[in-house]
Formats: sequence, C-alpha cells, structure tokens
Amino acid sequence: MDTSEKQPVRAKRADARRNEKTLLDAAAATFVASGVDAPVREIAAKAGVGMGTIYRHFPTRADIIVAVYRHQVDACADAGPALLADSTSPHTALARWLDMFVDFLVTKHGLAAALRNDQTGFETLHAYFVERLVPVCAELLDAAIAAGEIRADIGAYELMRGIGNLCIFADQDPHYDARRLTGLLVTGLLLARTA
Amino acid sequence: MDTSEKQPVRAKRADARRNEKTLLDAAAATFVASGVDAPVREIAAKAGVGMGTIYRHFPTRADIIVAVYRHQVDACADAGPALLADSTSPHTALARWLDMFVDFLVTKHGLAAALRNDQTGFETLHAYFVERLVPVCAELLDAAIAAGEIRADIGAYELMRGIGNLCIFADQDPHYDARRLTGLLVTGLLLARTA
DNA sequence: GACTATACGGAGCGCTGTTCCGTTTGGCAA
DNA sequence: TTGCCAAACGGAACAGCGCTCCGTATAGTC
Repeated sequence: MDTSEKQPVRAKRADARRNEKTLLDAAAATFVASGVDAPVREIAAKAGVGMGTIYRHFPTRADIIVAVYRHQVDACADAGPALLADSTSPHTALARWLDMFVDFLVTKHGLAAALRNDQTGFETLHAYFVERLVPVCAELLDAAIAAGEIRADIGAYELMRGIGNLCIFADQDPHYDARRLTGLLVTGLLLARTA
Repeated sequence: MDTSEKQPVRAKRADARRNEKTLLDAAAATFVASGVDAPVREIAAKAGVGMGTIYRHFPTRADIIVAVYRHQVDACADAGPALLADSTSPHTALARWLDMFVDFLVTKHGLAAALRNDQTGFETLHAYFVERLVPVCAELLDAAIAAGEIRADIGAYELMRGIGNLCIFADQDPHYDARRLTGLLVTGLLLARTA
C-alpha cells in the first residue's frame, strides 16, 4: 500500500478546495429549499459555478448527496451501540434507533425516494447507506434475537429497506405518519405480547 | 341529472373508438415490457399513433394507467367483502386482502412509485385508488377492531399508504420481499399474541 | 359529392442530466 | 519576477423526457 491518502504528486489547488466547500454548502441549502431532487443547475447556480465544475467534483448526483449527509449517516451509525447499552432491552434499542433513522430520512425531502431509485445511478448512495447502517441494524437485531424478544426470520437489510420505503414521500402527506407505521412494523417483530 | 352517459350530441367517431382500444392495448403491453414509467412516446409508437392522439384520449399519464388497471382495481375492491365472509377471522381476511393488494402492486413494475408521485400530476391516479380501495380496507379494519383483534389507532388510508410504500421498487431487488414486510406490519396490528 | 365537426400527426417548447472543450488560473521553477 | 503548464473552470451543446399546438385528413351527414 502506498501510504494513506493525499499527496500522490501534487496537492489539490486552492480554488478547487474552495469550490468544493462552496458546492457542499450550496447543495445543502438547495436540498433544504427544494428537496434532494433539486436540479443540478440550481445547485451550480446557487454556488456560482459552472456545470463542469460541479460534475468534476461530484461525478454523480449521489456523490453530492453522500457528501452532504455523510456525517449525519455516521452519527446515526454511531448511535446504535450507544442505544444498545442504554436501553432496557435490545428491542427497545432497535425501536429507538429505527426512529432516529426515520427522522433522518423524513426530514430530508425526497432522500428516501432517491435512495431507492437505483436505476439512475444512485447505486453509490445506496451502497454507502447500506454499508454504513446495515451492520449497525444487524447488531441490534441479533441482540434482540439472542434475547429471545423477536422472531429470527428477517434480515437487517430487508428491514431497513422496508423502513426506508415507509419514509418515501412521507413529508408530502399530512395524513401519513411514517413513525407510526414503522412502530407497527417493529411491533410485528415481537414474538409475543400481553397487552 | 341529464340521463346516464353518452349521446350528448353525436357519438364518438369510429376511428376514435378504434384508436382508444389500440392505445389501451399498446399501453398495457408497454407497461409489462418497460414498466409503468415507460415514455409516452413509446406507447404512441407501439400503437402507431401520434403524440397528439394519445394526449387527446388520455390527457395525463395517470389516465392511461387508471384505464389499463381499472378492472383489476375493481376486482381487488370486490374481493374485500368476499374474504370477510369466507375467512375465519376479520384479521385473517384483512391479511389476505392486503396480500392481494401487494401482489397487484408488485407485479406492475413501478406502479407503486407512480402512485406516490403526486407532484407530477398523478393525483388522479392516487384519487381513483384511494376512492376505490380505502373504503374496502376500512370495512375490513373496522370488522377486526369490532372483533377486538387489533388496535384501533390506525386509519385505513394510512395503512394502505404504508403498504403501498412497502411495494415501491419491490420488483427490482431480489433481497427484498414486500409480502414479508407487509406481513410484519399486519402482525403489528394485533393486540396480543401467544406464540 | 360537398361540407364540417372531429380526430389525427408530429414538429416544437421547456425542462431535465450529462458531456465536451476552449479558456482561465494557481503554483512552481528559473 | 516572470513564464509555463497541469489543473480547474464555465457554459454551450446534446440527448431524452412530458406536453402543447396547429395544419392536415377524414368520418359522418345532408
């Protein structure tokens, strides 16, 4: 392996670094204002750069989105083990963690839909979310199974995929509450209940 | 009310009626081949008509879809009361009926996503499905509540919307089974269980 | 056969994402 | 300081989409 990261031959130019930062800020602002589906031109315009620039820094839409939300995804991933330690039962921890996940998805207009839209080059985005969050979910799930609380016939990926789906367009319909549906799903995992 | 339906002044022209039929067949075939998202041009081409024709018969994409699937939706709606009569319990009937609904959505590539895509003029489609199916779901739900089988804090609309969401992109991912997730959700409705 | 409401075809508009290439500029070496 | 060139930039241009508009063709009637 040739060392860690940078300095292959020369460092990134100062204006490039500046533009990358500008673009990230503009993208974040645009996502809040117009949703994750916002036209690339809109982000470029807000950042005051050309189309070429945005595509050089982020070859695909998914790269922008991943970059914008990366630390939030990481925070969500980190919260898993913490919840497991703090909660009264693994199933409670799982439920709480999934609530966090739902909050994250729902507050980003259209993120859930974009995540699912694999066909148009969102594999990268999908891959990052899966890679980062599925192991955490699996840990919580396994703990709950080991504790004899829930059934063992569902995988972490499938569960997260389902919950992700429940969040699609959740922000566009006042008569729909993704958290309630998620709660139902998580309750359905339980092996037995007495009330 | 001025009578029932047709004959306002003159009947539809023969070629128009012929084209409508041709278009419906072409649309159905195209949906199977390329999914519900298929370009309008593709349907027009397959039917051998111009863009103008297709838009005159079906002012919006949703109208084509509704027309193509109308009788299937109706069949699904009709199945509700029948299941209620035949099943051992209202909850079982509900579960079975929702399975039918899931099968219907999953086999039509992209239908579920289109249904949710309210922003681009799919309100009509959404409205037709809601108007036709929600009352049926409500009937099943109420029966199960009356029987003391399930919790009473969820509406038919929200439940169907959730299940519809679970079906989005279900056909594109071999590791995902919309039926299993739906089952979990329906199980979560139960008030108590003993195994 | 003539006339007209009805229906048709497809060019064209506006909006996407993405590419391509001529132009500008940061950073280093002389 | 100056000169150089790889790196970075900007935006015109292309392709594909939904949808509209209007000149043309024709079914049905008199």
